[in-house]
Amino acid sequence: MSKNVDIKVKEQMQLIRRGVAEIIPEEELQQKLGQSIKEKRPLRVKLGLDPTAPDIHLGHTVVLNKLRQFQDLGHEVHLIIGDFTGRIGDPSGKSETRKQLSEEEVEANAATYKEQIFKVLDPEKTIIHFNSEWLMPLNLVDVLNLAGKYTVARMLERDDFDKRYKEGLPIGIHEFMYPLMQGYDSVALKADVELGGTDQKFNLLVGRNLQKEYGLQPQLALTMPILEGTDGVQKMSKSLGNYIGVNEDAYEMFGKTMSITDELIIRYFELVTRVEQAEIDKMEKGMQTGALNPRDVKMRLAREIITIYHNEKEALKAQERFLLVFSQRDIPEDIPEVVVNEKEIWLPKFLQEQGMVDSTSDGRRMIKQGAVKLNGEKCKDENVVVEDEMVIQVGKRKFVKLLLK
RNA sequence: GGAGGGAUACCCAAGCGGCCAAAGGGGGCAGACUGUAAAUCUGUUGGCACCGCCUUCGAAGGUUCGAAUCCUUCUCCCUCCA
Repeated sequence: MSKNVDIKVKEQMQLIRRGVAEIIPEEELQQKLGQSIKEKRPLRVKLGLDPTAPDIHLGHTVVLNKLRQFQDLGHEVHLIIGDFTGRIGDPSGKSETRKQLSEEEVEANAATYKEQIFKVLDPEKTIIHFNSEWLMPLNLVDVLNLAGKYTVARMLERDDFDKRYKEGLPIGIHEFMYPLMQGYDSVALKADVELGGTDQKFNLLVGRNLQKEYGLQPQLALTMPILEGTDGVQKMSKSLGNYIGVNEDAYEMFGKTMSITDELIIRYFELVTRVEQAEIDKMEKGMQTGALNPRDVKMRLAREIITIYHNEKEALKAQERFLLVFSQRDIPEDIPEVVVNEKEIWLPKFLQEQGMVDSTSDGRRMIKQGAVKLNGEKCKDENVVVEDEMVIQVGKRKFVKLLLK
């Protein structure tokens, strides 16, 4: 019997370990898993969400995918929408106390979250909470009590605080409250495991410590690497514009995936797809020896991603279009059509009106640089006589077809 | 409460009376190349029917033939002392 349990624990551990940055402490996860199997009690796995940024991109899915794995292994996922903690915002130095979101806004954001998150997670095994539920009722005595469980010295262990403190940069007192409140979430929830990016390590450990303080079984912290964005250097984020959103259309996803640097291919496979590890290893070797073309591997990656958020058919369609436009430099079939009245048009203005360039100045620049093509022929003139069904192209990926009226 | 430093284009950051639509870097865009919207190299990066004009250097005034640069007031940020 117990041998059986051991095997199951080993299997689960192996799956869970994939791609993770750290499990603190790892032995404890084994124990918890064993306990869970024996008692047939699913583990309570927690993830906190910031209610102000409901646009999910692949960076967020790194953690979501891991949660999904837990679900597939029979565990329970508890999402916490930080409608209360969102007022402070995770300390970043610049953050000020934010305005509290209205109930409607929170609801609306939560709805958007659900819609996107359930593309990865299993709704049957997901429980959603709002942390205002237990944080709002706390009075000042409770808060002082909570604050009393931690010391300034321990707070300053956090990289971000430590750095700012040493550099003489300001740290708001309220910023100290953020990790405490997030930790209190774990207390309220009796979480067994909390997930987060590596940047969350400190907060996750605060939760663990607080649980001990409150006489609970401490959660363990599981951190996932932070995914680099399409620029290959900085972390994926909406504000940096280097993201691939889960709601984007298939073609856009394909293109953006193809634009990541080759060095990142394997990492993406591991963190944002469900392709098996053995398969990934094979691809990695293949590219090293030159047996596989990184381009083809990257195309596979793009298809895998699209298949998760759309479907396989869309993935293949996107690939076809990509090959047509970029490899064969051909003009795709389905491009927007525009009706024009005049025979002669002034290109810079026209392109600007079509949103293909930012301004007429930009349009002139594009023409000068040879970025504008008419029916596939480079055009260096600003004034052109147009024909029916003429295709105007700016750069590699913006097309428009003219219909003469 | 006192002393000082700063605010420049998408971001970082030079400039400190004319040669400044403003160096340099990052990012973006484009071209070439290619096995890819990878990498690399090159160009470009306020607007305007544009060899000229208009608007931009925290805000408002002022000095000057001429101001991002000098003066005044204001707003915001930071540092040190108390």
